[in-house]
Amino acid sequence: MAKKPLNFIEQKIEADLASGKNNGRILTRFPPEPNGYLHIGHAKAICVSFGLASKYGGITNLRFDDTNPEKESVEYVDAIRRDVSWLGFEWKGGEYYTSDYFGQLYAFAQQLIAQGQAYIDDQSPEEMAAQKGAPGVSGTASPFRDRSIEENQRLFEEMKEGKHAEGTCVLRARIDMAHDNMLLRDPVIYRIKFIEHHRTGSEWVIYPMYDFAHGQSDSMEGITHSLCSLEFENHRPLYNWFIEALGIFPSEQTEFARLNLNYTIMSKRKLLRLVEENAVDGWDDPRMPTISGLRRRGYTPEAIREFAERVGVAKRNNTIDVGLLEWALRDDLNRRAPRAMAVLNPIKLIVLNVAEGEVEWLQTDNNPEDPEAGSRELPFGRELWMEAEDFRVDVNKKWFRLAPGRTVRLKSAYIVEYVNHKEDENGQVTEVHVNRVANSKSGEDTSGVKAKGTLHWVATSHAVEAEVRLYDRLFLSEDPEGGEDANFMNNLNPESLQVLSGCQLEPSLGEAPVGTVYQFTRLGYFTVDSKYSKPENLVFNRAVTLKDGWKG
RNA sequence: UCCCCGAUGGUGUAAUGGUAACACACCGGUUUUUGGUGCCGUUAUUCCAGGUUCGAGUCCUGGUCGGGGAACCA
Repeated sequence: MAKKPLNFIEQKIEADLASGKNNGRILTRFPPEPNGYLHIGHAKAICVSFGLASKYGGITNLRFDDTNPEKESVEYVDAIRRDVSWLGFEWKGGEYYTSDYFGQLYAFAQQLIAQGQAYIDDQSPEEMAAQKGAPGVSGTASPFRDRSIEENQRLFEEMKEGKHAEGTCVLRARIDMAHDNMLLRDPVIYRIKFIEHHRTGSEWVIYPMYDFAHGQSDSMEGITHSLCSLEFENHRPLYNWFIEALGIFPSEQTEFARLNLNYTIMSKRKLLRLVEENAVDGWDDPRMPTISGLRRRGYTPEAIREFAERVGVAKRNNTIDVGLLEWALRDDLNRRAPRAMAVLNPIKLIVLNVAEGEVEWLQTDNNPEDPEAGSRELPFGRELWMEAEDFRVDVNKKWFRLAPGRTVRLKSAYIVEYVNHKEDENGQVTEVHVNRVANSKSGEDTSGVKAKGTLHWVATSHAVEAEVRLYDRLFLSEDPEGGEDANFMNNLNPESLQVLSGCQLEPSLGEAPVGTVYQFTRLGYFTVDSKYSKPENLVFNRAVTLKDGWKG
């Protein structure tokens, strides 16, 4: 048995386990800021943090990193909880909020002040920026850097009590104004904001910055492996500095490359703009890369997890082909999705030698890939719907479908041969007339007639009408965020949504429940739209097409 | 200009000093009552230059290219 290769984080965890670090305890966390909806990039991070913990017998905390009340809300908290849990993960370590630690974080700040490692700076952001220096050029000290501990204690207390106006002063860590890493040049760790927090209300008017909250939160929870994306590499020295200065449990941060997908944007800010400017139908628009959008589109948690697995974990920047995501969905659904017949662009197919009014119920497999899936019955009769593109007048030898002189099999029914067809005044074919070949019934065919093509069909007498929405990629270019803060809004694919009405479905689809994804034979995978579908007005979304090997 | 990180087929990911492999994509064949699926096969890879070594994708030195880094954002 070949051992599956380990990624670099797994190797590190195994080394930690081998050395007895933390007594073999593994605790990770997933720490989203509740300021937007989770997307496929987060899905990878979720799979990594939850997946690794569970692989090594550990558990995971869900922590809402809510230190900036300006952009956060309970709507986002709820959506995040729903999405993580839909993906199939449980936060067995518990659910936490950084805001629950505001008291402790305040005490940590007091400790730093008492140790002479933090001070109140009364300067403007501009003044402070000017003193930062530049890469390669060391900064200069703030005139307030050497305030007495007592004065700092008094001022910090006053900040907390709301005695200072927003923007008039901040608390800074006292580290090194000449450090090579700009983040260690006395970073701001507390600022004043007279803003209601979605959880703490108006209890606090000072809020810790990310760098002063994250590591300590990890530490307080006893997180052993704090996994995050590459952009936080520069923050690790600060993360460690605070832990050391405070003398608290040393959680350890490890960074890995975040997911990038071509033809997709992943920035929450930009996704928010799509929503706000109504370029899409909300965060859960089926074209959005959000978890909720993918769910509404027909993606399964299994497919997303498999995708995350295939993408791997490493430190180099990457751009994954969206095709891999689609492959993961097809791979999952091919095995599991019940098959159904649906005609999206219907024209009539009349079987001349079948009596009018005659209805025959034919048996068909629910899923040829899965014998356990059983079978169902399809009504067959003289008048059927067929796909307009399955008939052509002028064809070559590579055409397997219906055409003058051609013979095809109707899936799970009979072989039929062309007789004639009708066109309207524009030359559009409206009806195709065929004859059924004797003794050609599916499963008991003794006719000896061979048909190259197999078509899907629906009996007009029992058909259920529906609207079907076809989706294509939201953006035209492979890299919509392209280099600069590009004009991704000008890069939208005008044909990303195509709405088809009057589609004709087999009767069983009339009761299709939300959440079940079907394979429409020969077309792709479709699911009931959870937002707009009504029993009297069915709406289906296409999740992904079938792979099309025909290069006619 | 300074600091940090990275570089392996088209795209990702492995190989932990010893035959460069796996997946997806592509192309071809085969099977098939879905032009789907399955099965078989082809194509194609170590950024550059030195060095260490019996042996380097891997270690060392230098370079090149790419990413990140200055917020009272996370």
